[in-house]
Parts: sequence; structure tokens; C-alpha cells
Amino acid sequence: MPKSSGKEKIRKANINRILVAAEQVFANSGFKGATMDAIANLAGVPKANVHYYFATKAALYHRVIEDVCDHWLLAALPFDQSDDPATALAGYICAKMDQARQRPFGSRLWAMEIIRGAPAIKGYLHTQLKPWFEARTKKLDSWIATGKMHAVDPHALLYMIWASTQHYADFSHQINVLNDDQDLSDEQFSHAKDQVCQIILTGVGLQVDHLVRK
Amino acid sequence: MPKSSGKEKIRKANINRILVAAEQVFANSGFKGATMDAIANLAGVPKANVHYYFATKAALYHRVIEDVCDHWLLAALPFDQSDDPATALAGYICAKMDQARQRPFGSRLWAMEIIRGAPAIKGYLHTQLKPWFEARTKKLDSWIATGKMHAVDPHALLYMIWASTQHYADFSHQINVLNDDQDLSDEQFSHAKDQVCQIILTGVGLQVDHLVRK
DNA sequence: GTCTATAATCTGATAGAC
DNA sequence: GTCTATCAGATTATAGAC
Repeated sequence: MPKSSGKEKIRKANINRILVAAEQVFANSGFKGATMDAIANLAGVPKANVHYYFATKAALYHRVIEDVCDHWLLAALPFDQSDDPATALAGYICAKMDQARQRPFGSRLWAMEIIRGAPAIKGYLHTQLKPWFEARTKKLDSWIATGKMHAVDPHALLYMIWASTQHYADFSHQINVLNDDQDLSDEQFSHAKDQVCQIILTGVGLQVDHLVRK
Repeated sequence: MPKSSGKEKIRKANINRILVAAEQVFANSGFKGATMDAIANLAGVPKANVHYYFATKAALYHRVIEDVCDHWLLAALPFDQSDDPATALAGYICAKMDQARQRPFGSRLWAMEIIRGAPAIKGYLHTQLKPWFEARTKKLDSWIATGKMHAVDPHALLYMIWASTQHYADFSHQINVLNDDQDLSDEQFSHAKDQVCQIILTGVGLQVDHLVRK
């Protein structure tokens, strides 16, 4: 079988350690603020080794942001798993919320990248995000045309879903302050998920009560 | 009268130019990515003059973020100008949206500061934002208790309003890509405002139709 | 108050021994 | 493949002439 050799394993493990550390450091300090030294320390490898695997800081950043982009689209899958708007939207919102909780650094990195003008992912936005966005927009339009939900602007609705879900990752420090300096517990987060689903689904004229509260 | 002298005027004008430029550069590049040189160039003054008015880069940053904080709370005023939940919430949402459009760099700077863990405004979050947040939470609770709106979690509602409105400033580059690489026109933005109001107010059981669409 | 020239520091990247 | 030592460049901050 084409299993990776021992050396390959070590290589992959090192690369992975570096990528995980880099995602966190970039998210906390921005591209310029992040230092190769800090990334190397967090990854537990000498700085020169980071340069061995990634020639430049920019190359490392691109690789990290690429992984985040791929992950972003994965959360979009639930949208297509049902033709019922309530099920599809609730599934999508929950998936985005879960993603924000499980990979907060990725969400923050995405946010900072967009805020900066998306220099590293402009191509991705055009080739991947835009087609996805327009297809989902059409789907929402068809639901509206058949009277399955209120006549809201699909663009505004999707923006609101993105903003509301990613907020729990991107602004978690602010949320913590307003939660008596404590991280949201699993129960609080689950409750927040319900609330976001309820307000948005109700807001577009859908019933939310019958959906599973997981 | 205690009018400022000519020198004072020049001083104020220079400081203002620097602050405006700094807000933009910090928002676009982050604290570390921003250079005093870039700020000086954008402000149209020599770099040494920036240091004349602001001893250090950190001091300049703190002053900028302080101004943004003050401005942030101003947009919160409409919330208190009515005891009718629909009027108060719609007014608040519109004020936040207008703020996002008129001062996008401030919104982005705020976002980046929170993402980084709010090192420069943690005190402000505790002393200013938290009391404001808790008072508004109580007001929402009382509206819910008297049956004026649905029983949603006030925390989740306020987070959703913040996220949805600030999204139009913070993620405008992404929105542009999805809008055929064009800035939102005034008409499009006004429409977006209506949509955000409609979805959220409907989402919490309020009537939006009678409100002015400005 | 304004500005040029420079000092002091930090950081990305590399050379070269192991 | 790994790591220490170091270089080259950029940037904050300041000294000192005007």
C-alpha cells in the first residue's frame, strides 16, 4: 500500500504543528504583527525549521488562509441537504455556529483578511465564494417565489447569517466581558445557537419550533 | 471669548489630520502593520511631526481607538428615545448602519481590536460597554415581560444587531466582490437597512411596516 | 513648531555545521 | 533534516539644525 514512510510522517506532523500554530498567531496578531519566532515557539520547533517547510512568511500565510477557506465552504453543505427552507437554513446556521466555536482562530483570520481588503483571497472570493453565493441566492429566490418564506432580499439574509454566526468567534473577547469575564459554556452556546436560529427563521416567516434543538 | 489662537488652530488642525489618517491606516494594516511613515504621508505631514504631537505609536493608537469608542456609544442613543420596542430597535439599527457607512474605518478598527483580545480597550469594555449593555438588556426584558415582543434572549438579540450592522463596514470588501465589484450604492445601502430592520423586527415579533423607510 | 539625518531595535531570511 | 549564529532590511524614536 502507498503508506507514507516514517520520514513522510514526521514531515506531515511538523507541517501540521506549524500550520496550527500559525493560524493562531496570525489570528491574534495580524499578518505583520505575527512573527516567525512566535509561530515557531508555539509550534515547538526552531525558527529555521519553519523556514525549511515554508520558504517565506507570506507563503505560510497563504497556506493557512487557504485551509481556512476550504473549511469555510464545508460548513455551507447543510444548506443543500434539504429543499425545505426552515431545515436548510437552520442546518446552515448551526453548522456555521459550530464552526465558529470549533475553529475560532480560522474565523478571526478570515475576518481580518477581509477587513484588510482580502489581498490574499480575492481570487478565491471570485472563483469560489461568488458562484456559491449566487447559487444559494437563486435557491432562496425560488423559495420566496413559491411562497415558502417571506420576500426578503437573499443577499441581506445571507450577510446576516454570516455576521451573526461568525460574531461568536470573532467577537468572543467582547462577549466574554459581557458574560462576567467567562467563556460561554456549552449550554450558553447551545442556547445562543437556538436564539440565532429562532430570530432569523421567524424573521423570514418560517416555523422553527418543530426543528431539533441539538 | 476664549477662542483658540491661530497657533492653537493649527495645532488642532494638524492633530485632526493625523487622527483621521491614523484611523484609516490602523484599520487597513492593523497596529503592527501600520507605520508612522504611512500615517504621516496620508496626513500630509513629515513623520517627525507625528511624533511631535503623539510621543509613541501606541499613544496615537490609543487616542484613535478612544475616539472610535466614544463614537460607538453615540450611535446607541436612539435606543433610548422611545419606549416602543419597534421604534427603538429600528432607530438603533438604522443608526448603527449609518455609522458603519459613514465611518467604516472606525468600525473595522474596533473589530480588529476586539479580535486581538481588546488589549487597548478592555477597561472601556468593562466601564462603559458593560453597564450600557446591562441596562439595555433590562429594558428588553421588560418589553418581553409585558408581552410587547417575543421572548428572545436580549443578549443574543443585541449581538445579532451589532454583528449584522457592523458587517456592512467590516466586510465591505467581501460585499463588493459579491456585488459585481462595485460599492453598494446609496439605494442599495438604504435597501439593506430596510432588510436588516425587517428581518430582525419580524424575528422578535414586531411590526415594521408602519415605520419610516428613510 | 518644523524637518533632516541618524541611532537603536526588531525581524525575516540564510549560511553552514552537525 | 535539524539547528545555531548572523546578516540585511525595515521601522520606531530621537537629536539637533532651522
